[in-house]
Amino acid sequence: MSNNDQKQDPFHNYGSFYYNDSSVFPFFNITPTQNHIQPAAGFDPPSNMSFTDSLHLSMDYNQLQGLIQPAAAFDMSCSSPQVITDPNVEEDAKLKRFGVGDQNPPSNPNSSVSSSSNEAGPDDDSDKMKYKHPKETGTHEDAAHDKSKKVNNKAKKKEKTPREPQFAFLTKSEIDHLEDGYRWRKYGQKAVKISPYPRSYYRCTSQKCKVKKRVERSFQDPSTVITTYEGQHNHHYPATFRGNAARLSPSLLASIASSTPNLRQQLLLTSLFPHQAAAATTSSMLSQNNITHHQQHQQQQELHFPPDYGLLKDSCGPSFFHKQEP
DNA sequence: CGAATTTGACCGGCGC
DNA sequence: GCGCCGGTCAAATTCG
Repeated sequence: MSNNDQKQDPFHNYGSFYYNDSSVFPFFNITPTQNHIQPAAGFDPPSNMSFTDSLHLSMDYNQLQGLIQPAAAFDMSCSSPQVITDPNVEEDAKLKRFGVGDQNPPSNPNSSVSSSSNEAGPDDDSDKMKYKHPKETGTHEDAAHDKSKKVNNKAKKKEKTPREPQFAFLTKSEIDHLEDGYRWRKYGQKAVKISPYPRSYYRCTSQKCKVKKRVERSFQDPSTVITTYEGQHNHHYPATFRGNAARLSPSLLASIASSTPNLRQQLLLTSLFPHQAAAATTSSMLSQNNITHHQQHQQQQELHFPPDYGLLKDSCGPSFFHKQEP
């Protein structure tokens, strides 16, 4: 690969990753008004099992990541997932397959959830201004001092903390910053060379949580938003997310509880993330239940899909890819 | 008025 | 060493 190629390659910073070119990443757009999903056809809404009892699932982002990753290996895709392991081949392949603006895949093994408390509440804002601390000083001299301090800090930082694992997701959306249940503080925006669309930088606002994400629009497919997560949350979802999860309909929860594990994961994702999850998830679910296309169509009518559902479905949805640590 | 975002400046890495 | 580029900082500005 030539240097020039590498320069143009938005992925060149990263090592190998798994790339599933058609599965849906179902994480985003938690829209309280749209989570009234009916149980999918083919499921017997049954019962008396509570959501939490039956699934043992907390509405935790990290755990959802655990769901998502195996999901890529399931039947969520229209075509077979690709596993690209040779960094050189991979980089070429990435550009050839789709020239998205930039990806920083990442990964995220299960993190240990620090607190057993369920109540993350409206996320602790206690650290809100943690990036402002140098500002405490006011004079120009101090400012100069701060500057040198900054340099020193950077020098310290230079002790190469290995880059956090990253995940990158493609999501069809007109909204750049997709809701994912966490609270983010934007700390920068940059024009990137290969794309006409700016890249935005966010940090998780939760205390001690070092998770970052970058958001940008694909220059090849402007309807696609590329979201790259870096690091692992060390806390639970803020209340907004939990509240949303809690509004799942009882019948749906029952359906989820009664389904097979794979199906359960997909149902859950569909329920929690109706916008993006719906397309591939239900498509996959339905195929598992030998439901015809006609029935699928009917099923779609029953679900409250977003207007662009058809687009999502036709294109097999946004892509999901998972990068492994080098 | 505090919180969140914007935006220009700065920094380090990298290629030449 | 220089210039380019992506990532981050932090003062200024906007928002609720």
